[in-house]
Amino acid sequence: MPSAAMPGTPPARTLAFETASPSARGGRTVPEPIDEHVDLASLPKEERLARMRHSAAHVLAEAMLDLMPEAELGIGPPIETGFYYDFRLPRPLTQEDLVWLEERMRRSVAACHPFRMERITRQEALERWKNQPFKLDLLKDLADGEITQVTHNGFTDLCKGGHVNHTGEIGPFKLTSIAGAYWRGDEKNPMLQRVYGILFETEEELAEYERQLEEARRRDHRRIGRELGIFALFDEVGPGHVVWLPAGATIRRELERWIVDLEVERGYQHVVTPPVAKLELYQRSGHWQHYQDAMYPVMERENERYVLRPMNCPHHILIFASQQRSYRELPLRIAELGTMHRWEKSGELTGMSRVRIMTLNDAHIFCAGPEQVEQEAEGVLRLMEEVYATLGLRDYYYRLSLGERGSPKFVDNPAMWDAGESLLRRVLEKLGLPFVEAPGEAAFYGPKIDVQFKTAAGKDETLVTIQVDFHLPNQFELEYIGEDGQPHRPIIVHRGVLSTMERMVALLIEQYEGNFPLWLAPTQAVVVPIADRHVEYARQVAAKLRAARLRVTVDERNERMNAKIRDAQLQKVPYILVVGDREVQAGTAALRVRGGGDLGAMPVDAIVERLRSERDARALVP
RNA sequence: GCCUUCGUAGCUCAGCGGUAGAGCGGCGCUUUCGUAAAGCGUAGGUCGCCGGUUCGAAUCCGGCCGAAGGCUCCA
Repeated sequence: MPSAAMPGTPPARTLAFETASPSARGGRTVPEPIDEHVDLASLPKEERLARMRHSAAHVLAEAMLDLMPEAELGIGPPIETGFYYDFRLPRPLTQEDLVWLEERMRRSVAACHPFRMERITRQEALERWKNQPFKLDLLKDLADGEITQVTHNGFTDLCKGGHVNHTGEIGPFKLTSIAGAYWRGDEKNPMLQRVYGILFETEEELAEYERQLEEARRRDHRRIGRELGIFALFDEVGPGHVVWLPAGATIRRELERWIVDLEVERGYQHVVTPPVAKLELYQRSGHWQHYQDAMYPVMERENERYVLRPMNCPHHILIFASQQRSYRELPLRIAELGTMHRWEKSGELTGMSRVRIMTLNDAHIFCAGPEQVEQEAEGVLRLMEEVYATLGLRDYYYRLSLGERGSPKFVDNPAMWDAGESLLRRVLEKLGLPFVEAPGEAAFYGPKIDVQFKTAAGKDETLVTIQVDFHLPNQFELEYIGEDGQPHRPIIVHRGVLSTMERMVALLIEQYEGNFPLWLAPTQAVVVPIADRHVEYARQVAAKLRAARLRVTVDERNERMNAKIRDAQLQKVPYILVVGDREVQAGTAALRVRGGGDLGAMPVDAIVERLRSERDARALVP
């Protein structure tokens, strides 16, 4: 963060400055004080919050040294909702420690200790931080002359600045959790203990954020998925191996039928290929060399080695290569609901959204050249926009993931990268889709467009990608015959739209909070007979709905009508049809909408019509 | 995979050295009801698994399995 210090201007006198009294320390050079006074009110809110959060991290470290003087300090930056500080400690932190630390922080905040910043020489810094190995590690990256430290209430931290004037300006906060984190985010480094805190400008905003967290817990697909019978995970089946229950299988089937129809309309050719292949296939594609760690172990029988496929591309490439291709056939769009297996590390699995066996709405488009790639990328983006609009998804954004020239992580072919990146950028701009650029996030073989969305828990996840691939066509020496009668190498566009069925359904559960629109709802209507004598009529009503291919059940349990209605509401069934004496008499049903109320009696045929048109329109309500 | 926490009935959870409990749910009976929970009765648990300490372990210790929150990773 840039310092607010302006050398030469008369400092706006602050408490911090007046109390600053750098000691001469026996004739050695005196650290040079820096006036970092800021007028908080004049700053953009974002920066004001960042300063508060970062300052709170300092106070946390101060408190920690009070609790454990031997604590080794890592870093303590502001983050999206608060701050954290990493420590290496002689023992694991407990919940009680958190309470103590928070109380100790509040005392420091109440005392309005000024923050004082000063510049020190490398020599001074090495001496000052000789017992703090992580600070020494940080010093390695700092040039002499840019080393600064910040002190408040007798606690000094190596720090580049960005504070409030005194601890009293720190907003309301809470310490929330303890977590492990590798030093500098590298798993080869030691694991530190990270204390997280949340901090906002006002008590109201803090309370609002906590309310949002509560809300997120309510939307959690793992909870709703169990309550609505959508999926289950069994220890015996294995972690990350999703079992789709009837309700979930219904949702998935609807999504699959829909997307396959959309794709076929757009010239995709759907195929079905086996989820197992010989190891050699993946050696040739390069996956074995690059992604072995993420693959299930090899199976061996009769001197042949097989793997569960982590990706579908090689299979589709074989289909392309299985006959001589003419430029007239391109772009050739091969699509599949392809099941893939990836050995995600055990700690990375989450419910249905991060799993080990998944089915991707996958396709590989074999293109004749950059112009076709551009056209196809545009077609994919248009399809995405249509699909996400139908599903009511709004909270996503596009990310253009770029390579890094000269980095060993990426294929060395600058011309290819330039071409690929600029064409993807051009397509996004042409369609007027806002996007962010992310250097270094590309696939090793080419740039890509990622569709990013936020989970209920607030984490960013990649839904799908559009990738430009110049690499696999080389590995497999793909060719088509051009207009000139000569062989040419195609370019492959890898793309998904619905993502994996697992991740998409997890996302939709959270998006709808389990209230699936009619066309996706596992049970679309429940008929509730008021008394036993209405059961026969209820069955007739259900039969009429079923004849229109609506998914309907009759609640014949020996329960009161109120209980049946309540249970159907809790199961988030879109429509409830109540039938009693009056309805039997009139040939009607009393219709009740999920989340709404009693719409009154109407002819059964009218209800069938209403539901049918709502379903066929894929309406988002109810 | 790493750090921390957690694992008791189908679900939510209490019990935390003396031999297992509640609510909801299930099942049975009664009730036949007009828009979000009828009443009564009853069954159900090797307290995640394996080992150790102890006269005695759901409870303490160790290992393993699984889950959660982070970190790392995410083709």
